[in-house]
Amino acid sequence: MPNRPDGLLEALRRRIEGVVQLGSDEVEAILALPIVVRQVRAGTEIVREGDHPTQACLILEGVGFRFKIVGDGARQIFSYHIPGDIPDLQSLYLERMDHSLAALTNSKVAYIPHRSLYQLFEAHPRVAGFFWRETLIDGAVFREWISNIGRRSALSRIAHVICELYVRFRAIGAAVELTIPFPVTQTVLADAQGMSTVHVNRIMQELRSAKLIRVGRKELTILDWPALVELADFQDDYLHLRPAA
Amino acid sequence: MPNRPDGLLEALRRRIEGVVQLGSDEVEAILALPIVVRQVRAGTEIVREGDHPTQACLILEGVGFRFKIVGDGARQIFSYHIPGDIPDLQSLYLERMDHSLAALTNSKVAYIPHRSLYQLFEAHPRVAGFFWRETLIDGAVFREWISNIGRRSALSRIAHVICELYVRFRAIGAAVELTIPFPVTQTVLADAQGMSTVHVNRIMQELRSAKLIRVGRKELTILDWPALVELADFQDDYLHLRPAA
DNA sequence: CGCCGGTTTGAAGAATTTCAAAGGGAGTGG
DNA sequence: CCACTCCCTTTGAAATTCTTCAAACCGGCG
Repeated sequence: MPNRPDGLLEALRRRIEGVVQLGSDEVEAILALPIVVRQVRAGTEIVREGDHPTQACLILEGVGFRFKIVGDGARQIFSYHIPGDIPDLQSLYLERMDHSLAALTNSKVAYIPHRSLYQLFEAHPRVAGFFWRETLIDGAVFREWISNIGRRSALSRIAHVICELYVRFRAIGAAVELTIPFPVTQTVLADAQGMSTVHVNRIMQELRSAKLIRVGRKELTILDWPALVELADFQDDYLHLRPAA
Repeated sequence: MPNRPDGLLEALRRRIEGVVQLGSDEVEAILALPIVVRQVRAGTEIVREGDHPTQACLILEGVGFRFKIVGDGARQIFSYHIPGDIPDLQSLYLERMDHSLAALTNSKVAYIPHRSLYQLFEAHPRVAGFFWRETLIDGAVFREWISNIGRRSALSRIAHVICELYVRFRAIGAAVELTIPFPVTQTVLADAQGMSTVHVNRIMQELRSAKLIRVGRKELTILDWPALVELADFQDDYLHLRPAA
């Protein structure tokens, strides 16, 4: 078991507590997982489409995203990942990566061997339930993104992803009042929302001039949460954040 | 255990064999799950957004789909479900339904109590792995749909969903040569692909006049598979159909 | 100072939606 | 067996949204 400074897995602990009620022995067992920590630089691919990972990747610091390049070279981003997320958990039971994971910012990630996870599940079946649930929430977010891209206006769509990021950052204690980290360029936003960069730019201007948000250097402040939620048609139920019985 | 005619769970057996290698005792344990079979009529909602299901729903016959109604009343369809699918497995660990499940055609579904599944998982941990994997594939399909709606042309998109349906029907033995059941109206297709019915209509005409498909009464024949795949930018890896080690 | 990644702008063009109405086919009731 | 109805498909045309292209701008950093 590697030498580990206190608080390294703080984000994961928070995530666990926000999502499911486990016994403290179970929580401790999770936090005692053997990990290898690595720094990854912004833009680096952490796991690539076609890989057969033997470990899962927990984000400790920074922001990551998952994506795929389609036939004509266009990129589609599926999700953003913040500290406490394990973006490639699906590799536990899907051998081959059907998409890639990359770091959006300089990040710190912890690698957890699949084998350790399997063993943990055997020793603590309810812990398997926690991780399973994490993958199900992942799927729920994908569904919401499908709704977003498929059926909401560009304006709602952008507002929606901002609401989502705010609620998720808040849940891990990374929101300061109504300000969250926002290391997302307009091109990245475009590839996530299925639109062109130019159009994203115009929508962002609209959101700002409507005094709904203020965008700073790598951060974003929500100026009118109720109005933004209304515009976004945002309901946070799909994030399944309440603790489960 | 209810009285059960032979072959009722044939679709599920096929699905199991197509997806993962389990021991025959494990397969038998799955097929011995207590179920209640019900007929549901086309258009009926089987599970509704907001429900807290206590059982999972396995499709025995017919086609189902999952969807959600967004703020302005528009419907977004996330997935189609064919025999052997368990569309609401996520309810095992996500208490509240964040979307709905409905029958597209008259269907026969089997209800499996969550409790029986939990017990099965305890007795046969690898079986839990099978079901977990099913939910992960569900997620993989969502990702592909995000790519589809976000980054592919309307023509590719429609071609893509046809390819997907063909491969999935074939995997459960429900394709006859290159003909598959196709109970999908253009409105349903539109709500799944995030476009208008009118546009779907024009795209379908295009696919037909390019001699890629022929659409019959509730069925569809692929006339030129390689060309359709090419046009769709379709790769079936995201369906994860090969048996896992 | 000059480069660089990211943002912004304008304008033309393409894709897609919307609206409104007609057409078609299969099942149902008379 | 016909007429009718319902649901689905098809059509035309105008309006809108969004993309594309091309270039300017901007702020921080080496």
